[in-house]
Amino acid sequence: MNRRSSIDADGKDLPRSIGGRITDQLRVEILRGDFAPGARVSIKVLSERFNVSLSPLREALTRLGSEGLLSSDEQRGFWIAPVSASDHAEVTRLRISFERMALQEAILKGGIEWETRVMAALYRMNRIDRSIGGAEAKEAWETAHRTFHVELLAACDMPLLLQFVALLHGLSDRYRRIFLASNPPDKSSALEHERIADFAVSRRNEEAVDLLGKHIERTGNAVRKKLMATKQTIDVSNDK
Amino acid sequence: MNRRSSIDADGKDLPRSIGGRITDQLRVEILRGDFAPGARVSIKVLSERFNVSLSPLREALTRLGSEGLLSSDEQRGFWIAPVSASDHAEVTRLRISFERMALQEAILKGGIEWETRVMAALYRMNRIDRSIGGAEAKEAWETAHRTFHVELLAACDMPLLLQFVALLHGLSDRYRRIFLASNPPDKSSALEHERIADFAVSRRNEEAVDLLGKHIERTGNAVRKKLMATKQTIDVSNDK
DNA sequence: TTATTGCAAAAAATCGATTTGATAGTCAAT
DNA sequence: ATTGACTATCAAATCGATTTTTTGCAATAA
Repeated sequence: MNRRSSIDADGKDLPRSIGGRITDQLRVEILRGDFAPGARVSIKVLSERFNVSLSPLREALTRLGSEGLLSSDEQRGFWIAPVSASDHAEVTRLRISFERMALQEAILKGGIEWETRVMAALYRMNRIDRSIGGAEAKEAWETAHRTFHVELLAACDMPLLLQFVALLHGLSDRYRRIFLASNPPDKSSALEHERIADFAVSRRNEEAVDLLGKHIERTGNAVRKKLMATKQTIDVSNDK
Repeated sequence: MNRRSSIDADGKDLPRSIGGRITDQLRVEILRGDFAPGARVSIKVLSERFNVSLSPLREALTRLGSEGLLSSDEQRGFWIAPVSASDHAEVTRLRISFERMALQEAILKGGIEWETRVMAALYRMNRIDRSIGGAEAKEAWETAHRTFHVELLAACDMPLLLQFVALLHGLSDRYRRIFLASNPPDKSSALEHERIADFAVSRRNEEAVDLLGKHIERTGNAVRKKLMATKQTIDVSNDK
């Protein structure tokens, strides 16, 4: 084991190549809502900003394109993926279907190890109060929240499904962060997380799965309301 | 409309950039089974073979990586995605779930346009006898087969879901072509295609969806049998 | 005015060279 | 013989320059 990668808390290798680092960095920024949907992404501008050459940058953009965070046309470059009510509806619907399937499996296959990690992730997330504190508290909560959802499904032992779930989760998060940014933290959401975790570890499959579905749907509806309201005012620029 | 791209029969733009062309070319070759699962992919060798430089080639490999056709580690390059019984099982299971959902929707939303295209694709596929003729007849059937499955679900109006379905279909096809290459064309499969199409256009939702599921499962089982048998002999090289 | 063509500027895509990192093989020390 | 450090070699990753394509603008014709 003479890999020179830095290792994070979970023991997973962190990307060390420029391409990998930039991919991660840009992903965070897009999900955070730093770029307007539909906005052109200039390769040269970014390469100057990050002080890297075109090749690793193009690779990063290609990857983010595959994740649905960017759109692209050949010879015409990349732009931030547009937002739309129909896209959001599909993301939400697929999340419900996929995550239900994954949770069902995770409950069947998970053991004490899994239970422990779920409860740990739940605790960590609840420990962070994102209503006080600045941007970094917010980021910390986002990370903990993502980790909770990941750990909840991790035991399902279906790597492809988890990959799809992660991708959809990213897309979904972007909508939530864009349109619910101004809203206060959601109390009932916190409660739902607790109950989902409880149902899951006590193997009450149906209740866990149903509540997870409801949880996704409820958040989705809140976003949809805002999205519809916003749509009237600022119609999102959509090149295509 | 001063796009200089060539246009195919369906009016869609074909990729003209080197990166795009190479991506498509390599995808075909991998799905066709030209490379052994687990085989190292040398960037330099490929760049010499295609007479292109590293940049567009790396981009192509990155894309195919996102599609699950290649695996990669940073600083250690790319290799053809390994095959395994568990991976194949997951692909099959997800295909059943996703394609059922898509077909259900397509039947609800599709109109005469859709019906026509489905029946047309069915006809074209049946018109090709892949038991006679050489490799190009085989390729033609593969294309027609893929087109049939695409048209069948196209009306569902869920672009993300269709993207996932296409990805899984690619992975699934690879298994079929690797492990069922020696088998004679499957008679009952042809019959199933007919019946699925009939059920679909006559809006017999449940029957159509169930049969599609069975169709995928049956083909999957045939592959699984071969895969298990082969596993004993040639244990697949798996770097990781 | 509206449409069309030609041209210059800008941006995307690609190239070939260079740098950085991984790996296998050798040799010395235990 | 086995381990560990060192080095030569090979491959991946990155760079900066060059080529190709798109795009915005202006001039001209309908």
